[in-house]
Amino acid sequence: MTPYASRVLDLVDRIPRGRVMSYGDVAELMGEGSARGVGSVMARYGAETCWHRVLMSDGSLPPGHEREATALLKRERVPMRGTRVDMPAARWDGRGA
DNA sequence: AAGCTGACTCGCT
DNA sequence: GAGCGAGCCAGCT
Repeated sequence: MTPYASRVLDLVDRIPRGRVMSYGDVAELMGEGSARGVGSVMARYGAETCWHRVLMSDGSLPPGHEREATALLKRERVPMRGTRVDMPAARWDGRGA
């Protein structure tokens, strides 16, 4: 576990139920790193947090976890458009945590 | 220290 | 709308 990974997981933990953020959004709100960096952290430590609330900027789900993510997201009433999340509606901007 | 890899993104075809 | 190339950056060899 690296310090950077801790900060990423810390922010992901604050994403409200029913909302989502893209990898790039997480990096931007954190003010450090980039989408790839966040993706690496999720790949290694995602199991310890609400990994399903972090996905691609176009709303598509994390590769290899489409089925499970869809189930969890629907359970949280996250707005979806087919197989993808409706980003304009579900995206969390970090305000009102 | 240099090189490779990958749960990323964006612009162009 | 799908495919491709280039830029991105943390972690591991």
